[in-house]
Amino acid sequence: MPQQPEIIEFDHPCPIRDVLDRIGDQWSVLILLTLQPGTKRFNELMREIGDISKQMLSRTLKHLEQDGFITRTVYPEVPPRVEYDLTELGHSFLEPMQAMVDWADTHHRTIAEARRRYRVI
Amino acid sequence: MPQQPEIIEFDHPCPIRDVLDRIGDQWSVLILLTLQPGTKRFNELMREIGDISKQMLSRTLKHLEQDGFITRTVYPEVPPRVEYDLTELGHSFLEPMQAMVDWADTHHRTIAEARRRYRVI
DNA sequence: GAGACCTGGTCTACTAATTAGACCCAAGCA
DNA sequence: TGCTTGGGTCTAATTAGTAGACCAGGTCTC
Repeated sequence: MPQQPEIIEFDHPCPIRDVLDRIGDQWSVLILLTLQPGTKRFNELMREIGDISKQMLSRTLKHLEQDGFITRTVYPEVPPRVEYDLTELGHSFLEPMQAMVDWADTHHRTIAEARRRYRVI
Repeated sequence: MPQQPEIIEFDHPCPIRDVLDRIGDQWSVLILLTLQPGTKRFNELMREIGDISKQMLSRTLKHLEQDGFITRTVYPEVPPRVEYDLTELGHSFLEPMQAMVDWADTHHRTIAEARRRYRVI
């Protein structure tokens, strides 16, 4: 039995939930951040992210394409070449995301310390 | 066999990954957003979020507490009362997060449309 | 008294999501 | 001939998440 096309319906009444349900998974944001500097191929993404499985990368890329965050371009060569790129929407998403990244950069020390303290108690 | 205290080690070399690994799950951000207006009790959070299981709520709250995003206050009454609150760190996190929420608000229409278009192709 | 009820969880048994790794395709190279 | 290469898909095994039963121990009703 071949795999279904797997189109998932997302229509949470709350728009933040609707977006968060898709983008708020383990990998989406990470992939978008990895694509920020520019075009990447499938295996480049695999290598740079490091601990994602092929299936999840493939599936998440498909979702991101479906939602209009990235484009997927296939070059009919052998071996095949497939390039992923941020769309304008994808880039615009990374603007507020950058604020989060900066926040993480600033506060990860505080968080790490909180974790350590919690362990001690 | 009683449940272990479950202290998870998080020390990804990349600080963004380190923070994202914890905060970037299904529920953390949602819980923090729900706590934004002020103190909430366990069952209030359950009701407001709606589709989270007790176990995940309990576990995620524990993680957020461990990382210093929220405080947990137990009042020794019967029936018990437990209140959750954002810390200063939690509030500071919601500042960049607010930019994301605004972004989602602005763009969810575009995304919904992209999904629909993808289905048609 | 004997129950029933309250909250904030935990425990267990089941189900859904994720992973690792084998496998596929066809051109080019040794 | 047969190995390599890139971008995946498929299957089996592991892991994460869910629903719902259960617990504690004061208070309220019968």
